[in-house]
Amino acid sequence: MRHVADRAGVSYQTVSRVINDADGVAPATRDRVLAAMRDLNYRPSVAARSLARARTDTIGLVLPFPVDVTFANAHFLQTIGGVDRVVAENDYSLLVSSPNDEDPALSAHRRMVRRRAVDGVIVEAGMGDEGIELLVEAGYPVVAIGHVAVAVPSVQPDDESGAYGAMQHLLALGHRRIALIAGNAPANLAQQARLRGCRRARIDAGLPLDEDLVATGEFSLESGHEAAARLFDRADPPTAVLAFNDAMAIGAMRLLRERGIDVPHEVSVVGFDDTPTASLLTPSLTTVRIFSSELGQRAARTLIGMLHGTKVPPVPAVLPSQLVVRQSTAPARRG
Amino acid sequence: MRHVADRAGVSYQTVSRVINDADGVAPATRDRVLAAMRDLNYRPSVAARSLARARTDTIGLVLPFPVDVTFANAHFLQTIGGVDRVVAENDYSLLVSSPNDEDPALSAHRRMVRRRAVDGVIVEAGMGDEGIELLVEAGYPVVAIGHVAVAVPSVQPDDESGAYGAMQHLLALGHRRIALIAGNAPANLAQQARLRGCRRARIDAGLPLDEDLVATGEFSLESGHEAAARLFDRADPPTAVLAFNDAMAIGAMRLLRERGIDVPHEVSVVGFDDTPTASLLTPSLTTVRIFSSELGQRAARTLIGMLHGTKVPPVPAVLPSQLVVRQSTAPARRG
DNA sequence: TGCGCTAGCGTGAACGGTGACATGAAATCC
DNA sequence: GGATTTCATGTCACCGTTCACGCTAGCGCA
Repeated sequence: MRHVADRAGVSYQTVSRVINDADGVAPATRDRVLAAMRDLNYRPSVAARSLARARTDTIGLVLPFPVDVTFANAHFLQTIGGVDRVVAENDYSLLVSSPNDEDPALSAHRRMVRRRAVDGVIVEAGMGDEGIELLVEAGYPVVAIGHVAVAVPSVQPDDESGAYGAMQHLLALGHRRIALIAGNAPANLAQQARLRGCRRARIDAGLPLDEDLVATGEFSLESGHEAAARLFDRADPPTAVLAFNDAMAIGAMRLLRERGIDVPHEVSVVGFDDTPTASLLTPSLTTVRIFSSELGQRAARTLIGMLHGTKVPPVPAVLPSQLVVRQSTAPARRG
Repeated sequence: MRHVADRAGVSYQTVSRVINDADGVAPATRDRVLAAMRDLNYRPSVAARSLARARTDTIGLVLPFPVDVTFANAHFLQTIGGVDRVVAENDYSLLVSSPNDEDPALSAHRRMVRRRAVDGVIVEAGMGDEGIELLVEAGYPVVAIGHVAVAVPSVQPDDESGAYGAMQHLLALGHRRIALIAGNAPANLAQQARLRGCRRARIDAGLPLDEDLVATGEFSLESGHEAAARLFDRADPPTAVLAFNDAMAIGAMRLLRERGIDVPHEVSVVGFDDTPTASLLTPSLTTVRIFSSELGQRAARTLIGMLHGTKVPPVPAVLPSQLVVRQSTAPARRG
C-alpha cells in the first residue's frame, strides 16, 4: 500500500515524512505525494503506525455501569460529554468499556487491560478501586473522575463544601428537621464527603445530624420517590429534604406533589448536580452545581498531558461546587 | 516481549498458538507457556496483532450529536445500550466518534475513516446520508440504525405502522381534532414514515390530516412544552396530542397540567418510544414502543455477522413497533 | 525393517508503518 | 575552487504478531 504511494511519487520513506508532516521535504515532492495519496485513496494504517510508534492515540474510558444506565445519570452524561469534547479536540479516539453482568466490578477494567489498545485510561470512580489498581499495575496512565482512595491523579467536585453549603442554606432558612436522601453505598467516598459536609454544617450550627432522617436511594427518580415516601410516612416528617442528586430530589418533589404537600412553602427540597432539568421544573430546583462537564474536560486534559510527558502528582484536583438557590426552598414555617 | 515468553518456555511461535488456542500444542507445553506468560505478566499487543491479522476487533460507533446530547435522548440511550451489550458479549471493543462543532454533519465520520482503526461501523441515522457514503466508500462494512436512503444494511423501527396504530387508537376513542408534535427536520425519513402512518390512518377513517394542527419540536421536553403552548393557544384547541417522542409528550402534559387541563379526560396524549419514564408518570403515558435496545442489538449483531463473512443485503430490517395503551388516553368528550 | 502418516514444534516471511543513519546534490564558506 | 555544511531523499532494521510452510520424532502398519 505504501509501495503504491511511492510508485505514484518517487520515493518511499518520504511518504511517511509527508504523513507526519515532518520537515525536510521539498514542497514540490510533498505535493506530488499528497496528490498520489489522494489518487490512490490511501489511508495509513493505525495498526502499523501504533506498532511502530508504540502508541495508539486512543484513550480508554471505563464506565461504572452499562452504557444505558451510566448515561441515564445526568451527572455522568455531562462528565463524559466533557471528556468526549476534549478527546476529540486533541485528535484522540475514545474507546469505551463498560462492565458486563457477570462481573460488574472488574470486567470493564479487565477488558481494557487485556487488549493493549489505549495509551491511557479515564475511569469513572464509584465502583471500588480494585479495577483502578488493575489498570495501574498494567502500566497505564490513569486519571479518575470522582473520589478514589488509590494513588492516581483524579478530579473531583468539592462534595463536602457543596453539601455544607446546601445544609447551611436550609439551616439559615430556619429548618431543623432536615432529611437526607443519600446513596445506598456507604463505602462510596463522594457519599462520605457529602455526609461529612452536612454533619459539619450542623455542628457549626450547634445541632447534631439526625441519623434517622437519613434515607437512601440509588440515584434514580423512582428511588427518590420511594425514599421520600418512607420519610413522609413518619409521624414527624421533615420540613426539608436534601437529596444527593437531582433525580432523587425530583422524585421526592413528585411524591410531595402527590400528597398535596406544597414545595417550597410546606417543605423545601434541595438537589445535587444541577442537571439541566433542575432549572426547568416548577418550582425550579435549588441544587448544588458541580460542573460535571468541566470535571470531564479537566480529566481528559490531565490524561492527555500525562501522555505528553507531564508528570502529574497522584492527588485529586478539586473543582469548587456552588449552591444555586432557586424556587424549591423557602423559610421554614413557624411552629 | 515475545522472546521473554519463549525464553521461559521453550519455543516461539508456539506461544502464538497458545494465545489463539489453536490445536497442535501438547498440553504440557501449553501449561508451561501459560505459566510463563503469567510470570512475566505478558499481554499481547493489539497493534501487532491487528497489523498481522488485518483486523482490529473493534467496532466504530458514529453518533449524530456530541455524547452529552446524543445520550440525553432516551431512544438513543437505549439503542446504544443494546449495541454496547452485544459488542461486549462478542468480545469486540467499541470506539465512539461524535461530531465536533465546526462540521456537525461529517466530522465524526471523517475522523472514523481517517484512522483506520475499526473493522466496521454502526451509524445512528438522522444527520443525512453523506457521512454514511463516506464510510462506505472507504470500504467499511456499515450498518445503520434508523431510516437511511443509502444502500447499506440497516435496522429500523416500524415507524409508519407505529404512528398508524397510535392515530387509529385516538380515532377509535372518538377524537377528531388530533394535533401532532412532530420533529423539525422534514427531510428526516423516520419523521416522514410517521407522518405517512398518521395520514394513512386518517384516510382509512375517511378523514384528512389537519395540517395546521401539526406543530414541531426538537425532541426535547421543553420543545414539546412550547409546541403544546402554540397548539393550545389556538381558538379551537385539539382534543388529543400525538407527539413523536415521549419527551415532547411529557412536555405537552406538563403544559396541560399548568393550564389546568385534565389528561386524559379533557385531552388525550400519546408519545413515541416508550421510554422507561413513560410508565412512571401520572397519568402514565400511552405510547408507541419501538424496542430501541433491540434495535441496537440487532444492528450490532448484523455488523458482527458481516465481519464474519455473512452477506447482508442492503435493505432495512424492520422491527415491529407496538402501541402501549396506558392512562393518558381516554374517549373524547361528547360535544 | 521400512515406509508413510501425524502430532508437535520451529522457521522465515510478511503485515504497514517509523526512526536512525547514510547518501547525494546543492548551497555556503573561506 | 575545494571543503564544509545543509537539505532532500533513500536504505535498513525493527515494532510484535500471524500465517504458510518445513522439519522431526514417534507411531502404526505391511
